[in-house]
Amino acid sequence: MNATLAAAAPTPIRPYAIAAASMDAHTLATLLHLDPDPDPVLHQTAFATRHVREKETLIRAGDECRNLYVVRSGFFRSSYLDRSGSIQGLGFPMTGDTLGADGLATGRHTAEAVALDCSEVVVIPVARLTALSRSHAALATLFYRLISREIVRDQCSLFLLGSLGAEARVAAFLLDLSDRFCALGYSRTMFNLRMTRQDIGNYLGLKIETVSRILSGLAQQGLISVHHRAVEILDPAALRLAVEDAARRTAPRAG
Amino acid sequence: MNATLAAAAPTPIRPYAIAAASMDAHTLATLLHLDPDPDPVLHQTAFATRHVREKETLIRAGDECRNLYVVRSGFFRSSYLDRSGSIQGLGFPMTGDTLGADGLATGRHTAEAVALDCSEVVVIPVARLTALSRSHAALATLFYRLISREIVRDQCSLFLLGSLGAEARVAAFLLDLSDRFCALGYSRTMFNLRMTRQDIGNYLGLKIETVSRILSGLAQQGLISVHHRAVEILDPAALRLAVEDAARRTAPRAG
DNA sequence: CGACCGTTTGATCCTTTTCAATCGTCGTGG
DNA sequence: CCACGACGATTGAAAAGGATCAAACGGTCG
Repeated sequence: MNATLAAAAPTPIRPYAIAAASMDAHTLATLLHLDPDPDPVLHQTAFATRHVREKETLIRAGDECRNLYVVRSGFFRSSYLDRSGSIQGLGFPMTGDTLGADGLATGRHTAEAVALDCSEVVVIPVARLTALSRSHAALATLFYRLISREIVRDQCSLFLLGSLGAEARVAAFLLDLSDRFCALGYSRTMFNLRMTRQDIGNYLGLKIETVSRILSGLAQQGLISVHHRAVEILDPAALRLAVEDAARRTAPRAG
Repeated sequence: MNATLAAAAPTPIRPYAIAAASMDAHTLATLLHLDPDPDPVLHQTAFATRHVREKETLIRAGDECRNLYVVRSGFFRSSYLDRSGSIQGLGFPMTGDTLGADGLATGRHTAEAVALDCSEVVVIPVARLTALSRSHAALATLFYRLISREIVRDQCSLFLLGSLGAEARVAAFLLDLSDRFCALGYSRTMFNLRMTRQDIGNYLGLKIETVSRILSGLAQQGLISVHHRAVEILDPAALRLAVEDAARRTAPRAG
């Protein structure tokens, strides 16, 4: 049990010791999993990086949009804030994900971003966004993809909330985390949740008790194992099946 | 009964008499409600337009992303298609809205767009997107805003689905339509729904019966009047209150 | 050790879905 | 011109799924 916990913690594997004060565009493209253009200018273009402490708010809703950020390391929680003060979780950006792209539309951010873990981000000033787009086509393409990716991510979340039941949402959430951790070189099957049950509930449109119950339920079915924030995925195929079955049963189908 | 309809029907010519075969960037910026940059180059840069017949699919999920589109006139339904065939409504783009921005991320569209009405769109080839960003900063800014707006829109929908009950979702949906019609110069209080109850349900994550029941309920409360697809908003303040009350009661609050 | 915070679990209530039947409208063909 | 059939919309009753209220548990930190 304790050994599990120790092994499951993903972050400590890569300390931020080597964190540079800046990052060139080529490395940035790699970080974003966007095939880096061979254009040598990408190596010459550098962006500053910034550290964000745990629980620190990097982007506040209503703030003027000065920068975009790409997560270099760490873990964030992104939320939409209604004028009435209601909150809706939007996602949990981690290494390679983008923050702040919502602010370009009006010049002010509508979503906030809070670090759930000691993190580091690459800072892309909006002014440089247009300036660099002008000077280097490869960078313009990079930026467009980076922003568009946010749309795809949100649309996928919309599918979760609109078409799936509670159990399927939680299952899909775990599988998504699993994939993303794996893509970063961590274990696909064992990891620690960085967010509270409340955060998960805000994101999935479920109450905290429901999240807890469903996690327990999945564990009882033998699909996962949960102890507090340590999760192990025991039967990924069955989890995937749970999501797809729910989609087939409850979601409206095309045709 | 309707002079507009009567006049449009017998004319086999293009219903939009003034419709040009192309549109300059300055006019496009105005269409998008983005303050047009005074840069004279915007007047010299033109984009082709294209007609889309009713029920025609402009963008198919999986298609290669060659163009972005800005709706010049008409009405669309945009949907996300899961691999398993499940469908999730994403929105109902109309004049001034953008289509296809999801495709920039990977080069393939993940969402489809179907015209619910005879429509016309401005075509922005992806190749020109980067080329023009390179030559004109004003256009780059325009494009970034245009794409970012899609993110804001989706995040707002996420709030609807994740935080509001069925009645509030329908109320918010009606108010949104009302605002958008008003912004286009149509009546804020009386309009025809172009989409079926099924389309509304797909978008709001509700079953068709629920949508119907809630519309009837709102009508019985005297907030709206519904007959088939003709909607009249009788008490916008009460509708708005219904949304905000629901947000306060059911949605998790910040703090 | 004790208090606090996040989590789990149980019982009950409320909302939404499901299943089923009916209605109304529009378009088609007799 | 009317009858018919198809499709979309409405309405009702029963069932399922989450939410709510309430209580207890388990780690963590002072």
